[in-house]
Parts: sequence; structure tokens; C-alpha cells
Amino acid sequence: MNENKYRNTKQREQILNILLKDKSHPTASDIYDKMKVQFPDLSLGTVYRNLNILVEQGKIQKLDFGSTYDHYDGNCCYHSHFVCRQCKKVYDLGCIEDDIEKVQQTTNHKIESCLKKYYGVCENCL
Amino acid sequence: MNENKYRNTKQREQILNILLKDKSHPTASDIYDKMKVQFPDLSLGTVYRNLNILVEQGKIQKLDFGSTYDHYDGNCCYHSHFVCRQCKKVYDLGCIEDDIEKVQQTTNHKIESCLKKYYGVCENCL
DNA sequence: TCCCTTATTAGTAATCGTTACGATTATTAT
DNA sequence: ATAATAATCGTAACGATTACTAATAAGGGA
Ligand SMILES: [Mn+2]
Ligand SMILES: [Mn+2]
Ligand SMILES: [Zn+2]
Ligand SMILES: [Zn+2]
Repeated sequence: MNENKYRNTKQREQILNILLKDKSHPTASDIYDKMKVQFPDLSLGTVYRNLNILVEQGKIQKLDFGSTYDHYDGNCCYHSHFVCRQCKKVYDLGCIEDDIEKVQQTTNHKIESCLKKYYGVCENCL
Repeated sequence: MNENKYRNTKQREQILNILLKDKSHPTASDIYDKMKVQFPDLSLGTVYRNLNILVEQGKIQKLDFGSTYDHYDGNCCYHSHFVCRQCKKVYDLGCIEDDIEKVQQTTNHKIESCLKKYYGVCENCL
């Protein structure tokens, strides 16, 4: 009896491995480029499909920063992110501090602003 | 002498008025629908173009929540937002508190999670 | 007021990140 | 090994947003 509706494929395994090692929060296209050497016939759609499956499995998380591409993160623990408005790179902020001044003291990046978004169920839907 | 490179149009004025009154954080499409009565020949492209201009002028702000559409907010003061995972509505959170427990005490929505994104210039770009 | 410059518009095509489809291939249970 | 059916690749489609173009209109100056 198969508890898991998913099968194991080299492609999906490699995508997960890349995300577990790579801390740069790569996009689907970044991952596709990295895998092209090992999988010359890889389809970009395969990368997207497997990223969605891995998110559904709770093994990775998707990050959106309002930019054109979505970014993916192999670290599913709760942590904040820092985005450079110049080079657009996405960095981890180890600090869980809430005061922006205190967060600034824990990193060499120059923090200019912070956006907080809360998610849940609204009173109308409850 | 005209200091402003922009001219005044009924369309842009109406878009701004809607955003100043409407606290529901409407999408471009929402605004388009509301204006169709008064401007039957309105083009959706006109809405998008003027929203970008108003953002550039600092009169409104664009909000992205990883969903399909961007949302727009006539309130440019710093404030947090709450998104219902069920109905996808976007609400204001008046509270500036950082502790999620304290924020929960100020609203009737059921808060499940919070995402913080910091923006600035990274140490490599400095 | 009229004229002129040009920002703005409506309509439509294009862009582009992502998803869906369909025939073939690969995984896995029996 | 066989059968059932995920997964793959290649390609088409999707959808929110942007770009293009000819016509329109705002608004400054004569
Ligand atoms: Mn991260
Ligand atoms: Mn708001
Ligand atoms: Zn940078
Ligand atoms: Zn709701």
C-alpha cells in the first residue's frame, strides 16, 4: 500500500537538494539553469511543477517579493528576509527581533523599511 | 510655468478619489469596474498607467500579497495588513505592535502567521 | 479666445512568468 | 515481468500587466 501519492524522481530530488544547500533563495529559472548540466533535456515546466509539489509537501517555501519572479527557500523555519533594492538579492535575517533598530544591529545590510503582513481568517469568515 | 509634468484628468482624479475613500484595498480591475459607470469608454490600461503614476507621486501605495492581483492603498502612512486565507480580503491593522499575541488582542480576525520583509541596501552594494 | 505643444486616452497587441495539455517515459506495487 | 499511473518533455495556453498607436484633450502663451 502506497501512503504517498508521489513517486520519487531524480529531478524532484535534485531540486530539493539544491534548495537545501543553496541559501540564495533562487528562482525557478535559477534552479532550471543549475540543473541543465545534469539534466540536459530538463523542462522548465518540470521545475515549476515540482516546486509546487515540494511546497505542498511542506519541504520548501515560496517567497514573493512583489518582483517579477517568485523565490524559493529550503528553510521552512520561521525567519525574516531582507531584500536589497539595488541588486534585488534576498538574504536571511537570523534575528527574530521586532524593533527595526535592534535588527539593524545584527546585520551589515542597511535596513530602510519593513513590511509586515499577517495571515489568518477574518472575522467575517469565522 | 508648469512645475508638474503631469496634467489633470478626470480619470486619474477619480482613481485617486476612489482609493482615498475605499479602504478595501481594491485591485486595478476593481477600480476599473467601479469607474465603468461614470466612464463607459474607460480602458483598463488607463487604470494601470494612472495607478503607476500615483504611486510614483507618492499619493498611493501598491501592495502585493503573492496573489494574482496587486492591491492598491490610498493610505500611505506606515501600517500593517491582514489577509484572510479564505476570502482573500485585505484589512488594515491599526496596531503597530510587534508581538503577534498583542496584535491578536487588538482585532477580531484570527491571526495565524506573520511575514516580515525588510528592504534596504545590502552590504555588497554599500 | 484661438493656437500649439504634448500629455493622456481608448483600443489593441505584446510581454512574460507560470500553468495546462498530450504523447511518451519511468516508477512502483503486485 | 506486467499493469497502473505518476512524471517527464515539449509546446500551447493563460492572465496580469505593459507597450504601442492614432486620436483626443489639457493648459500655457499670444
Ligand atoms: Mn530564507
Ligand atoms: Mn492599508
Ligand atoms: Zn545589493
Ligand atoms: Zn475572510
